[in-house]
Amino acid sequence: MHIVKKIEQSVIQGVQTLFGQELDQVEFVPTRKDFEGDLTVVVFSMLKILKGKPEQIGNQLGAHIVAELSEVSTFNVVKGFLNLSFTDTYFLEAFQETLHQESYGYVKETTNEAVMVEYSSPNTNKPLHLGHIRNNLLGYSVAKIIEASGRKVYKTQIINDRGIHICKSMLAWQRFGAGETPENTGLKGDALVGKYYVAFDKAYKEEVAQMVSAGLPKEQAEKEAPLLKAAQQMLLLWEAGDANTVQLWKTMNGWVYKGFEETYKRLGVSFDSYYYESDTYLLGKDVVAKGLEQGVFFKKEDGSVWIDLTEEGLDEKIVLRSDGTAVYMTQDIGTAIQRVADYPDVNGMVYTVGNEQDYHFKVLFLILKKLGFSWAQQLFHLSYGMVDLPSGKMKSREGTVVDADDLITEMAATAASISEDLGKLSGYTEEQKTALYHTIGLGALKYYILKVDPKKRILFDPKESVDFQGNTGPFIQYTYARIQSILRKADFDFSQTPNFNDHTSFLHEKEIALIKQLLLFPETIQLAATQYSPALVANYTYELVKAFNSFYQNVSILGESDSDLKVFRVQLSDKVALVIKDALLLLGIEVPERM
RNA sequence: GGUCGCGUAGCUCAGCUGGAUAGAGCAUCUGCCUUCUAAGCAGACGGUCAAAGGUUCGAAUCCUUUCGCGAUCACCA
Repeated sequence: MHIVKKIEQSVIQGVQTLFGQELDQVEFVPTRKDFEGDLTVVVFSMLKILKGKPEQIGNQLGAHIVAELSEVSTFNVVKGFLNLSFTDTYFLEAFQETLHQESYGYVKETTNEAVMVEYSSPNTNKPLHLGHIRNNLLGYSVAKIIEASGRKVYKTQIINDRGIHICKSMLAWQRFGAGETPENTGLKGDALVGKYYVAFDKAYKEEVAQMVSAGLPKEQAEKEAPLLKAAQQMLLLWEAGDANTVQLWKTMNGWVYKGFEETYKRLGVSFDSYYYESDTYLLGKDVVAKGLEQGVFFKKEDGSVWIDLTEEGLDEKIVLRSDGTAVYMTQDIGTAIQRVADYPDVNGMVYTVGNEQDYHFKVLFLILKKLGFSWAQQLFHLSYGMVDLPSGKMKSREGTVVDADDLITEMAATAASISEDLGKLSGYTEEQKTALYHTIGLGALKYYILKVDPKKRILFDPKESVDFQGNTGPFIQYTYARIQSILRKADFDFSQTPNFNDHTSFLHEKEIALIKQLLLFPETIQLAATQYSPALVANYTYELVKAFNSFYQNVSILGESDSDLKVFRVQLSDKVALVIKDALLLLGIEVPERM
């Protein structure tokens, strides 16, 4: 039985025998740093049931617990706080037990229920940018965290491969660059298509400017510019299935997908399935029809279909246009249902989408619940804040974006220059160096983005490129690499168990502190899974790494002659390394063996 | 204007279901490399937790109001 559970029972029993009262819950709190103890029982909250001074009650309960449980060595009471100290023997034994667990915070038993995590979901008219990076990193990490909590995960995305924006790129390519391909220009496919999206916008603005100077009102010019008309015409052709248009659309989207795959690969993210809007944009209409019969939706005079959410504090929302075509909401309803049909074990979905769509998902989830789907109870919008630049908002049409590929390259370059200054990589081949720079640079980027609460917006300054000191990815990677170095140099039998006769005289206080950290860590992953929060994993990992570094600096690991102590310290280091590795993998960060 | 989110050190951020005296990193200063990787360690400096009320034995955390920033309120996606 877990020690906390044991103490809880002991407290309840103590209250029973000492005061003759029934206590149904015990409140625990970690012991404050400057006080002696490992776990604190809050006596204040018992005062509702018990009468008396909190100090006195605490003292009586403390004595009861120490007498009953051998794991608890001493206690002290400060005001209404009962601080309990555990014996070193307990910690050492608990640590030895965890040594043989394969993976730390991971839950072994898996349920039959799977979770679908949607992330990335780009448009196909331009390359991925910094905002997508946050999305991808969050989605991928949350998928890993949910997996670690024992559930099966399907990673997926919905690619917005149709619409006026793609037509704009297609049109501009026909007009200004027909014949250009990724092969003959050497450009990545997504970059090439993006180039023409920008070209379209530029030409369109020129047209509008000309029309305005010819005397047209700006608003009218914006609507009637020939280029825009041509793009709209193209969309109509696409929808009608025009062979040439569809062919061009397929070709250009193909270039983009190839480019995206490259970026995903560099980012280290992956997907189990892909959904395309060109397949799903007609979905959901039959569901709306059924919902209409059930009375979930209602029809207005013009034929459009709505849902009334005023009772839920929201307003009315359209689900089908008056001409009978689907809107975004219709499509999302259909796609969700389609996914459960494709993957029947799915019970729950996570949508990684920016917080500008908070309202949309609130409505979507409500609709799905009202339609009566059982899995609609397990929907979560992983909402995240914008990534802003010091210069302001990113706008892809105006070219004020931080391109994902460029950023990854820059991060690796920064890692390279810092590493070269430090001069630690002498025996490395160029290939090994390049791979390592990528690992470190990306580690910095990923950690920097994931350690902040998803809800908050991030101000990203590319000039002051990401730090490598303190609470950063490279610092954590570095600590891991250092431990590997220790393990390479330590030659001893890993299976032996150190035998301490008098533990306390052997152990450094930092070692015990570290063991305590390790024993606390696994629950963090559980917590992170329930809250969909990589930030939680990141910040706890940093605390552990900091604790290890402090220990490492103050304790000689290999120099001591006493073999028990040496074995113990190397085991401790090894365990720390495993936890760091697990945590970094949950964040999608690579773990270098040396650096 | 309605709704939602955010506001913690000069900067970037932690702070788990309310707990004791508010936590890191960067920056600025002090010490540590002939001993396992100094991308490190030890320390100093730095706070009216946006403001005011309220609930409670106890509030950065919960409630109300105000201020500031952002998002959203389309037969767009």
